[in-house]
Amino acid sequence: MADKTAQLMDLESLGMAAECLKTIAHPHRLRMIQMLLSGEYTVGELAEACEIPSHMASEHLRLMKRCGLLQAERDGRKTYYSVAEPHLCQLMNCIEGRFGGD
Amino acid sequence: MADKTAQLMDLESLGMAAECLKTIAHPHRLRMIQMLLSGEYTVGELAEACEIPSHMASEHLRLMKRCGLLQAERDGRKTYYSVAEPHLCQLMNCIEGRFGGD
DNA sequence: TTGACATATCGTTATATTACGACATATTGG
DNA sequence: CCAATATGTCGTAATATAACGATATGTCAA
Repeated sequence: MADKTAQLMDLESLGMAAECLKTIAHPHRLRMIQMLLSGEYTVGELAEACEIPSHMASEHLRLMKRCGLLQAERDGRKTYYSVAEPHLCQLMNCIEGRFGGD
Repeated sequence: MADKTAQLMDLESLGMAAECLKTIAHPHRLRMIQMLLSGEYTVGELAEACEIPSHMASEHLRLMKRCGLLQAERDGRKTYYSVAEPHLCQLMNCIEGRFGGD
């Protein structure tokens, strides 16, 4: 028993899921998530890995934090971001399975 | 051996993944995918389930077909859509796991 | 306190996406 | 052929998103 959400989800839940997916659906943000799944990083480190200015990384991170995907912890002048949503790991596995070995 | 894409994906692959995720990230399209994971449906059936006019469903389906997620087969005046990308099942499981039981 | 550093926010412009009506195409039955 | 049905395409207006420079905030070290 305990059939796992076999029926169609309601459109409201799908709307929230869509918003979350839309937030993830950006190459720099995907790279940040992929890095953060292996540990904490600062805004500057994530920015460098994405080859973008850190103030833009900051904005990407803010969006992902806003929808509960990431969390931030400040230490001095640096802010460490980490994964807050455990499903991100499984989701990233899907993406790597589909696009990782092309 | 065979370490499963442990390293960071290149930005180009992440760009393709992002495009694909962006296509999925829409409540009506998520509902269509959820339905199609259990079998074929016509444009009209999918439109009715999403409560949208069928010419709009047609457009959503076109976008998902264009990036390889769905395939179409015409039978008379009807067009049956079905899932072409097997990873969609796993991806939908992630989404249902996160947003299905809220 | 000052200056350098790290991060965050604001304002603007360029671009993309969405919804929707109107129209076009294709198929079937009479 | 004609009308009805099912799907597909086009033009456009409203809205959302992205990138970026400028600027602001917060922190540390001297």
